[in-house]
Amino acid sequence: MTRQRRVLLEILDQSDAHLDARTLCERAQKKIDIDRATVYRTLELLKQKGLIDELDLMHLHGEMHYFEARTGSEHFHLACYGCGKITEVEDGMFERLKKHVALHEGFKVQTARLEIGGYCRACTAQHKKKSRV
Amino acid sequence: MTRQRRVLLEILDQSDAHLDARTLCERAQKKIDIDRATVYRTLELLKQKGLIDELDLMHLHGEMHYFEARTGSEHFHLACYGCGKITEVEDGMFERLKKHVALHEGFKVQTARLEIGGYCRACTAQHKKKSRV
DNA sequence: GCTTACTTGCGAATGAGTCGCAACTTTAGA
DNA sequence: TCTAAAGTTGCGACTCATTCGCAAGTAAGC
Ligand SMILES: [Mn+2]
Ligand SMILES: [Mn+2]
Ligand SMILES: [Zn+2]
Ligand SMILES: [Zn+2]
Repeated sequence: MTRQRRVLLEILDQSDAHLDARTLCERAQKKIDIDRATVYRTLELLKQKGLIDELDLMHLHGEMHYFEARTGSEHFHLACYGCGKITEVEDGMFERLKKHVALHEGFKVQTARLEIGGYCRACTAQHKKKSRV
Repeated sequence: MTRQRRVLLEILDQSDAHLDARTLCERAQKKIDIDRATVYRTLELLKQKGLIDELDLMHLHGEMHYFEARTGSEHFHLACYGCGKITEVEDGMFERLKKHVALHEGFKVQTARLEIGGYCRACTAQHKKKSRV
């Protein structure tokens, strides 16, 4: 556990948002000297160790992926095409589905990613209002 | 509906595998003159229309995404880190979860992607055998 | 035939992520 | 404490999927 790795994990642990590699790198560089390549290498490492999760989030803001520290509680993500908001949802049904798959398909689950793209409540309401004009 | 678009949709409809943009382009070029850029533009269009789905598949074989025609039956994907195999799973629980989220969160679902990475039955068995040595 | 909107191919550009390598750091043993 | 091997880092060059600008091509309406 080097200084670089500790700082990166710290930032991920403390951030409640979903950070892409570049943003993570920028934040880390405010604290220590660290290179882009090291960030990518470390992210790969932390992922392997099961300490963080990589998210696609429907590539809502470009080509990059996002990262978040793995906490005890499992959740999945809703991405709004309208306002770009990401909502985290914790639902027992997701857990059950994962266990079901593991059992039924004989699949050893390492990571499970449920990502839903669409329109949040606010954006749907706004859209309805507009189309009524 | 131009010739280019028809051919691309045809290939996607007929293929049972998950095609990345480059492969799709190569296959289309065997039938007609078509450019990379047109493929990307058309994929975006077909996605918007809800005719195809874009998959991440844990970026198992590189940086690209994969595409598949949307059929009646909803399914999700298991990606094996060992052998690279992609398994499609159809499970009522997935449908129910989607409906539940739509209702409970007031979210208008456009696309839902459940992707699970881990080890398939065969790879898990092989791994156990190896570690017994 | 002329106007307009849409679509395409081409080549150049973008930008996230990777690689090779030499320098640096840590570890573990003599 | 010294030393050599193993692991990690920064740097710069590179890759390669995807996007963009633009001029030419196509389809449709009048
Ligand atoms: Mn992705
Ligand atoms: Mn599929
Ligand atoms: Zn929204
Ligand atoms: Zn496998």
